[in-house]
Amino acid sequence: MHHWLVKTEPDSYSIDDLARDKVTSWDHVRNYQARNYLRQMALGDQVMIYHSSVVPPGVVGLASVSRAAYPEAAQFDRSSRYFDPVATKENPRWFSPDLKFQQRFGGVLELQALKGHKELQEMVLLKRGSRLSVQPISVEEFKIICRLASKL
DNA sequence: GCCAACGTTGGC
DNA sequence: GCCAACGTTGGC
Repeated sequence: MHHWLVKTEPDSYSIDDLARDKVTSWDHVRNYQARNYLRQMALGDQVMIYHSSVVPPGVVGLASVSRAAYPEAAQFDRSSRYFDPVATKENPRWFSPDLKFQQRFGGVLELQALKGHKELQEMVLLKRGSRLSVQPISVEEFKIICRLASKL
């Protein structure tokens, strides 16, 4: 089993939206490296949900992969801002897995708190200039973050 | 709103 | 294949 962290802007889609929907297709990702990670997600993988572009930014809860990545719908939809003229049904370019809500933390485990943690310094999230919206995290990092979150 | 960092595009 | 220009991300 692998562990991941995905970013979302809560104004667009928040952990509360996920809690309401129970399951959602993690779509609209338009970055090749992030897409490649989405395609690596396997059933049952654990996913941390991170709220970005908000004050304070931070990890807000957990989800799990309930369906491995499949061709994303918006790339074929002419009316969508995520329409991709190059993508075809035979040769789709973008993929999304289904994520299932697991839990919302008691608060926001703030980016600032993660930065202060020695064992988390290797996280992609904390790397200088990192903008990747889908990232692998180690099982150790996952456990530490869960432990910190349990104190919120 | 600013801006550093990064990714993509497209002319050559 | 280079690289300048442009667009986006995301913390602050």
